[in-house]
Amino acid sequence: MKTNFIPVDYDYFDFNGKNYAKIIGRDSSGKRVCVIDSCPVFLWAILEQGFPAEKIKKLVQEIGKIQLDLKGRQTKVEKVEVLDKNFLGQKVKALKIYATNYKDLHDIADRLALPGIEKRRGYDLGYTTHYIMEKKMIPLTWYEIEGEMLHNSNEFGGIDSSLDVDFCIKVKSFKPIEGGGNVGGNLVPLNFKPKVLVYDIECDEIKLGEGEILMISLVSDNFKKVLTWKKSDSAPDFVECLKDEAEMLEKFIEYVKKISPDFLVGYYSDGFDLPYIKARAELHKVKLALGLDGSQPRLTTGFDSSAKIKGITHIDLLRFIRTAFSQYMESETLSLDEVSREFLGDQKKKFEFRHSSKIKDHSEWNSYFEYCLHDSVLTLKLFEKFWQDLKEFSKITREPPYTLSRNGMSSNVEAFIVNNLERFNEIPEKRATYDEIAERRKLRAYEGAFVLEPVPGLYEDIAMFDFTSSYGSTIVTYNLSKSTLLESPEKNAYHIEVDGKEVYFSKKQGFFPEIFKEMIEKRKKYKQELKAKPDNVKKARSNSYKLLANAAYGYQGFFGARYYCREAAAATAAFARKTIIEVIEKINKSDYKVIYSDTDSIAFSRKGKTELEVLSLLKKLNSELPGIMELELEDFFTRGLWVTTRAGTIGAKKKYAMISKDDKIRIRGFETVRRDWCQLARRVQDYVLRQILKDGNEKKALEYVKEIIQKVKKREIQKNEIVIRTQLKKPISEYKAISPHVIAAKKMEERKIPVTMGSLIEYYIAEVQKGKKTKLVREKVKLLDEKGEYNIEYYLDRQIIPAVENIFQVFGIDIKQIISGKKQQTLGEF
DNA sequence: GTGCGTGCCCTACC
DNA sequence: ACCGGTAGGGCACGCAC
Repeated sequence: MKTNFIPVDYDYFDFNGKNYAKIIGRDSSGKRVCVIDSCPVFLWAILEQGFPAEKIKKLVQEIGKIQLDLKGRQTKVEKVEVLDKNFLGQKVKALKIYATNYKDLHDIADRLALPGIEKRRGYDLGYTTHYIMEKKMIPLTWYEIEGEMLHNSNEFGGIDSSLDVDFCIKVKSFKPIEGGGNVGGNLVPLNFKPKVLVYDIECDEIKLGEGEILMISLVSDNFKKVLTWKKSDSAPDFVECLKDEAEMLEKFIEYVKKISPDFLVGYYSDGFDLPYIKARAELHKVKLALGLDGSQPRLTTGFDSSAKIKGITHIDLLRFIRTAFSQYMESETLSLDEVSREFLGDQKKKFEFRHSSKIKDHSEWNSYFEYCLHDSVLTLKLFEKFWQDLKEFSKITREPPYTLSRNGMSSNVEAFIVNNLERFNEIPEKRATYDEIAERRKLRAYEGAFVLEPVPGLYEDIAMFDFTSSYGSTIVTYNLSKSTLLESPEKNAYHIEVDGKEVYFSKKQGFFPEIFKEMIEKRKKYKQELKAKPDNVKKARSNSYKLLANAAYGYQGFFGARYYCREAAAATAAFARKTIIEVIEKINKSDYKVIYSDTDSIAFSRKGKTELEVLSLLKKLNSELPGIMELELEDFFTRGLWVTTRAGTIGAKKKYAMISKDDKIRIRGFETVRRDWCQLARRVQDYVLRQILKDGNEKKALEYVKEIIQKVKKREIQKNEIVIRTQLKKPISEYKAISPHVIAAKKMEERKIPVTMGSLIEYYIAEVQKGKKTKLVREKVKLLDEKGEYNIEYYLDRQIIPAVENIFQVFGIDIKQIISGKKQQTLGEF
């Protein structure tokens, strides 16, 4: 039989000692399909150079005899081939050693410590990755599958009857049909609209499993439910009331089974909702049979706990947003509330939490139900917002959505590389061992980006250039990678000084730079197409390539990477520094004045020059840049402000504010954008910066600051404006320095408010009793609900004045003197 | 006792 | 441990005077 099929969730199983891929997806009519396939299982043994042919023959025979009987499994070497391959760009002879079971490859590799074998590779990819590499069944891509339907057959131990799918098919062959699929004899474009079910729980205790789950909300297309066992007489229709917590859990399982989603989605559900549900289910002896095969979710614990459900892709949306989007977001935390505000213009429902034993009132319960339901509604909307990105990213890297959505960027880069190796006939490099990682981490940091020290001042008519994919283009231009690094100097090679030593890279294109060259080209192509005719798919594609290209540099410097190469990472930074410094000099020589530069951007004064002249300068600079290096115009700005550091006279780096010619304000590094300053100081500074950029002088801004200071002195400031928020980056006990936020965290712990690594600690600085000696800020720390009055001196001297004083200093105004009422030196006013 | 350099810590920039 | 280095700046600590 034939069917259309789109793979979503990848798994595998053993049958009679062999591995089989078990892939769950849909056909074009929306039926749930399980596809069973297999692929050859093998690892590589790279031979020593010049290992004689007759010895190879003997080695092959010897290896062919390897048999293992481990873990109740019999595995043997099935076949050995001698092949010409590449490893790190070098031509090698390698043995392709086929074995019975993927799980035994490690043990077989251990038996290959034989003369003539230099390296063993390809046994540490995991079966799913191995399968996708071999058979190229790319996630979320349409295929036409030909195979044998399993009808209550005994094949594979009766797998088809144990799986809750519409049908199960054993693959003979398949081919991609991205252009469209055969439906009733016609070629039609195939769409995949995944079935998504979102869930969210509410409980009294935050600690996993320690309280009762009061309710579970479930939201899907045209489906909204809150399951609870708390009685509420006038509950809205969406509330379904069960007898007790156990029955509620049973009902939850029932609905998941009934709806049978492709994606079961939560927000922080890896770390909270699913582990909590599992703990409560265990307590009540409810079998949490959510998997399509009736299995329970598999939880991995630890720092990055994750929760896998067989056949249903469980997505913790928080994790995908964190890796793929957080660096481009405005939100200061990744809370559902804040992220929803940024992407949906919606927010969580207001609800004042109390312990459920104190909630008697029906309307309060109903608000609670509404609150819980809305969390799932928001999460569903967010999933829909990010679905195209998840899909395109998954297709491009060939990493299944379950893994992709949890990976850090380096893992996704690595998946992309590994899945592209075959085109280069490359044997995959192994994962670093624990010891290797430890060694790499000990190495001291290499020199990074160039940052130009600005001269403080208010500038007018500014242009800004930046390099497109600066580091990515540098890697490509100078062929920087592990496989192109030369052990000894060569004449015709790229070279640059790193740590006082010259490093050399071959000019013969390596696979790593080649892969990134294609990536940058595709990114460019999709960006142009997107600009010409925008749609979500192009946007997602363009964004995926952008993320990957930007991560290439970090990847090579990341100690856990298969293709880690400190020299390449250091050389990338060095070449990028050299390039930008040369461009800065050229701009200065062309009768412009460079004001500031950081890594890949250059801001300069274009006073007396037209925009057209600037563009022709850009063209000239580009014509002189090496390789694929390219500068583009970021924007024209009417004004820009640079200040000194707090310490005094030198210009502060990474701190500036500009207003573009179409009045868009860009503020970088200032306290305004730092979440560890109180709202009041941030708001005042933001106003001051904006006013100065708009007016070109400080007069209105100064008046405003004076007003605010009066308000502070009169205690007219609201409490929410003086809260200081700082994240706890490690367990409280590990802090050597006891700073204010650590004190606040300790106070919270005393009150049994859960504080863990990553918690955002909120506190304010209060007045202390008269006569009490207090030097340290931490002695004045109070939690928000602690009674007390804010410390006027602290908020003036340590928050507001520091936030604005070096801005006014640019105009020759000493704000401290003005405030204290002493002699005024307002040079700027004359 | 005060002042200042230093290290820890957090969060920004790119 | 889950991409890199560069940088500003608050706070506590400890030494010098």
